[in-house]
Amino acid sequence: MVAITIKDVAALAGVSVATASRVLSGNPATSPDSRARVAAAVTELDYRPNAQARALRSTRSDSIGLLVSDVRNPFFADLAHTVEQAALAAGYVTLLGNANERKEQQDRYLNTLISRRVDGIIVAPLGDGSGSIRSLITREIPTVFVDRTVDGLDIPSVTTDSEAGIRQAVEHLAAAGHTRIGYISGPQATSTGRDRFAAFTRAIAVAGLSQDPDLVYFGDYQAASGSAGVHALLQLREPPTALLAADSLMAVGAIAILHKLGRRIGADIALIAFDDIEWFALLNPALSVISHSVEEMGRIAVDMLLQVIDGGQPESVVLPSELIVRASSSTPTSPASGPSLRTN
Amino acid sequence: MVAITIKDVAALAGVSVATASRVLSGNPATSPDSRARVAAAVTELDYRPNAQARALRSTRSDSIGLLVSDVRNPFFADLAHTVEQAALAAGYVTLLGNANERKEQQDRYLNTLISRRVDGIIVAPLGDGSGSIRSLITREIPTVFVDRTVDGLDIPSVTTDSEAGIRQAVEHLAAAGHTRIGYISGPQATSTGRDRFAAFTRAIAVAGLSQDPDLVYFGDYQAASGSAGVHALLQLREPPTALLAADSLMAVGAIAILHKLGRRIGADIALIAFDDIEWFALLNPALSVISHSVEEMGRIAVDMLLQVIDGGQPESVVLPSELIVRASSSTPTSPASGPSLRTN
DNA sequence: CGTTTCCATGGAAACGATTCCATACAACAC
DNA sequence: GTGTTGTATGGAATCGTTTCCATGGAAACG
Repeated sequence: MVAITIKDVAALAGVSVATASRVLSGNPATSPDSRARVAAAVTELDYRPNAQARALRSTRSDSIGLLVSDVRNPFFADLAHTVEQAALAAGYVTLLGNANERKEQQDRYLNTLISRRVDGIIVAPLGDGSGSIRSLITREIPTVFVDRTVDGLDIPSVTTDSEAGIRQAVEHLAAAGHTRIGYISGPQATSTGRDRFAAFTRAIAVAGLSQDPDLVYFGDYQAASGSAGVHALLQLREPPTALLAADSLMAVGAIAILHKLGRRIGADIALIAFDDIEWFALLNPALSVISHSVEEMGRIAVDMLLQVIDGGQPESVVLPSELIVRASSSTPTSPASGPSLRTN
Repeated sequence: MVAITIKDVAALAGVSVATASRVLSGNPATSPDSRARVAAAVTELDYRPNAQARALRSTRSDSIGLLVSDVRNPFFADLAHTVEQAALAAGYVTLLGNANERKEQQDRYLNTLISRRVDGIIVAPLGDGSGSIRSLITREIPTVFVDRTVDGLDIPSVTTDSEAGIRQAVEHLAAAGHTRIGYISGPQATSTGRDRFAAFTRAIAVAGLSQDPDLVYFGDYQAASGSAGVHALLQLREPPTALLAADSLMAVGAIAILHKLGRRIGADIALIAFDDIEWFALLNPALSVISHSVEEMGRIAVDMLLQVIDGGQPESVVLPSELIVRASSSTPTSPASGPSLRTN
């Protein structure tokens, strides 16, 4: 691996490294002659500037960190794609980290990102403001929270207003005659887990539905806990007639076990999931969901991060959520219809 | 953003930067006294070594690049997760890039990765050995191909033997009485697109099925092209009675349009997809698939890359594929059964 | 023609770490 | 007491850039 440096380029072009550097960085104080000779030398040698050295000198790394819980979650995969593409368009590369919903992995990754001197960090945070999150603040590292927040920290964020979507979902189920809705909650260590749970609690109170605490199962946003939740809820003396899962993976787990148990979704039991995933509409019956726009979230997050990097102080953004009714939430009285035509 | 350097640590600890550096890198030539004082200074100042500077001096960046076509493809999301976790365990962070199945984006990203001096690159390549792929070779940058290869390049790879799975799928469909199988192919610019197509061609010849060229539609591994493929194939004078999609996303597109057209999968038309995705088993009817292990592929790729970085020359690995029969491939004569119990 | 302005240029100092090399000192053997 | 190890230490060079500063020559001005 022969290293070709700017020295080689300068030598071949017959100019000093200073001039070569100026040409390479587009500094106008260069003669057309030098420009041409340097350009020729660059292609001749297939020279690639060393980004490390450049970063060291200029204290910009042209990279951002993206820390999510798990890219295998379609929601975060979409987010990762959008963020990566938007960042690339702005000249940044993206370092991807999976925290796997574990605080110590999050801290470990944040430390790595700090060490790498990324120019900014987009993170779907976990836990409270302790650990490495605090370092981000004391070091004034440009940071944007996405999807989730951390209480008491003054960091701009892009989140979803779960309240509206969840209220619509509960009202929809209540209107269909359901009185006992089982809720498969996200972890309370995440703001989304807490917010959605709170929204659900308020919604069933307003709708006058059963507030039996046994109807709530606390999962971890992974598929397996969705299955476990269904298992637990169906064993109640008075099992729920409808289910609301706080994210798509737990909904997948729920569907899997319901299939296995022979319970017909949309007929024997209603199911609504938070997060819309393209193929949820392909299920039979098509899954009713609370939808919010991941792409928008990702784009806005990058926008905001760029602003913070530029010294700005963008306002936090809250995106709406809305219920999309498909077949899986059909009423206990009215049987399941065919696949919905609504494909969104 | 006050920058704390090793100088500050050394000053506070009352030692030279050389000694501080030695302590930090675990060099044994240090006294217990210095060790203690440096350690105290590090925590006191919350010092984080600058990875850029370290990389510049040591010519190792402790980072690898992972370039896939699209993380939104569950196959690549799984791969990204596995690779990222395996790399992290080995002390590397992962730079993620999406080439979006476009050569120029692949080249652009490869250039960036070269400039960043990543220690190695794992890539699901696209196209031939032209463009920036060639630079990888001339610069002897440790590289491993994953899922796909590029003809004529001496780069170790981890791929899947599509042949077996596809043969099984075709035989399975032939045994059920299908004679006209529609094939939704991947792009011929990818080795998997070519290999799977070739395997399909051989398999239908061996099985004595129709080799009508109109039964092949060339897609691009994206959902939309799956829909387009189904659309085209169903308009044939003699439409196929079974479909084989060369990846999961095109299968999703196919399912979407089949739903819309009211064709019952597993009854009116059979469908098998290449790539197994967790929730394919949750569809109704559950999707028959040609399965191969992404996790294994990712782990092996990282293993091999670490070997190459260490100067080794690992042998390429070919992983098996196998048909998993569920309900979507039921015969035209025997109607669809319920959801398969096989959940893998 | 002399003086000022402008601009391209090269030398050299940074950036923050690692590491070679020389030194100083203690410990040991003779 | 001298000589030989050995060990902890600090100074300084180095990695590949960018950028400040000084310089030299051409152009423009009186």
